[in-house]
Amino acid sequence: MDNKRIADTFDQIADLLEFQGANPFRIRAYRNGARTVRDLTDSVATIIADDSRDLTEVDGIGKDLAAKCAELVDTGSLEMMNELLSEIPGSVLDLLRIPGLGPKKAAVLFKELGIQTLDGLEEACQSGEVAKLKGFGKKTEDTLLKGIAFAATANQRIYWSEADVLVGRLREHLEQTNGMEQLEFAGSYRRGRETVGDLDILVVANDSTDVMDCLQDFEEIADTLVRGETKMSVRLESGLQVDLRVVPAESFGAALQYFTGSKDHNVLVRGEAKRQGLKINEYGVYRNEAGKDVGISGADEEGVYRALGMPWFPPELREARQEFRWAEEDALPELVGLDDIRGDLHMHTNATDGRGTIEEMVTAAQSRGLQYIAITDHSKRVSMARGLDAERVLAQWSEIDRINEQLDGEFKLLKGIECDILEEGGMDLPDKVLAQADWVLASVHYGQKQPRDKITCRIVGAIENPHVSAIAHPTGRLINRREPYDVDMEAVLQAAAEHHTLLELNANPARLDLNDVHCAAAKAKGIPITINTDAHSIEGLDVMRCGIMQARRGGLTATDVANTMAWADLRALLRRG
DNA sequence: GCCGTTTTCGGCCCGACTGTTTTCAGTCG
Repeated sequence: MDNKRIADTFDQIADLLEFQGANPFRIRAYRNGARTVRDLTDSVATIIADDSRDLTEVDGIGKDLAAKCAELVDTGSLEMMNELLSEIPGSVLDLLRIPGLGPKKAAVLFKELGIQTLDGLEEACQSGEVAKLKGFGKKTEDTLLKGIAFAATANQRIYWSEADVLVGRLREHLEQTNGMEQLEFAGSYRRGRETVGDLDILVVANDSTDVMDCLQDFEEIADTLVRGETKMSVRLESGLQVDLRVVPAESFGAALQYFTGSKDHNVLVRGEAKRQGLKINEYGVYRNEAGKDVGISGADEEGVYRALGMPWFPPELREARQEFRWAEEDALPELVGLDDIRGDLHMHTNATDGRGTIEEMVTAAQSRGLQYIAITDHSKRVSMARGLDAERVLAQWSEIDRINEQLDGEFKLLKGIECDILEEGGMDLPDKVLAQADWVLASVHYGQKQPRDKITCRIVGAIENPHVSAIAHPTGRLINRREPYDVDMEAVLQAAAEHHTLLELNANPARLDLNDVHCAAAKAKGIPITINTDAHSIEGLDVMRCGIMQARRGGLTATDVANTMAWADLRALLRRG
């Protein structure tokens, strides 16, 4: 039972309790517990097995949740969950995916009409049964019918990189508005989450009507969900929701802080404000003087945090993980930036499944300000990509030697390989070949579904191989498409730390592998991370910024990232092992 | 259900918008 499954279980319990109308703070405790467990760098099972440690020392996990964790680890299930499911069929939770239908109304539908599924609800709406219920009306019925169609189609979060393209288009469109003074995109996009569920736009403008009309004119709008004085929500044809808020200039910073989130971060910020006798909302920070709220901050975000005695937090850190503790200790990390990156150590050419030649990749890398790159085509096991056997890779390396001679010495082209870790363990190329490389990535492409012990053993085996520089995309997940391998990451991290093998943060927006939590765990163990693009074309080099974002979310500084170093220093680091 | 420099009870963030209401509950972020 890994942390993710424990967290998912707590989230489901929260959903079911919400449906039952339980104490909202009890529900929040389960949601907090879920998030805490999901973000934990150590596995719950490990902490439980360690007599010197106690789960209740983790913030947000009390006696009760600790016992439930233990039950889940021991038995694989939870008595409480079974009881809840005997009262409420799990399928009713589908109803909560309908926009505008929350737990209260869903519970009425279940209790009064016995509705358990989206199909059942659709029938009841069409027959007019729903509009007869107290608190429901014709309009609600119409809203539900529209929402059912929406909930039935996959309501997927989009990759951050896709959101980024959309943000560019929306920004360009909205900047045409007359009297637009300030425009910013907040929410999970600003926090650099790997996926984005909706977009939050914040605007200061002379006339909110003009801005809203302008958004209404955006060509990809499918539907306007809400439009009031200061707030508007639309749905794009892609299904993505876009929320717009128009705020006065003196509140812009407070609104930016508020709508950037995360929700959990803000709950803690508000709690702290309250402790200091202050009030904070999206309009500003207020002190109560003689019964009246007096604004003391709001125009800029830094000032809002300063008013509470806090430093400005980089948005990527606002997840209610460790940022407040760091702030207290005056130890907020100075996060790595794109400008810190000097090399890119994972890319493919047209020798295998890439599109560019070696020379084209070199030119593209130079124009992006890089000082070195490694060519890391696939090894022969990846036959679909025409992976290189020993003979071809040695020929490629000779070619690289030749190209290096023509380069001015300012730029270094490295002889690399992305060598497969074979299904039965061991590397796809002999050690005597790997020994001639400057840089060896090891990665799994086949046998991804192997049981935990076996796949962990394969990866740890590669880590122990002295010729292997780093493990590429260590968990193999593809966001929204493929689960990670069932690999024991603690064992991988432990082995990497012991053998001085680096771990990759693959910057491809569909991978972002390692994820933020794993990055933090690697940092805690002193394992250097290498952020690589895995480019299959010259344009592919541009995803580096996605990797940087993920690294920042993991709290990594430039010194935690190996390819911020000059190649000579990085090579020395590799030989340390 | 969690938490505690006001510590074992009593809090726990707060405002906009909508629909079905005649003054507010539900939902959302």
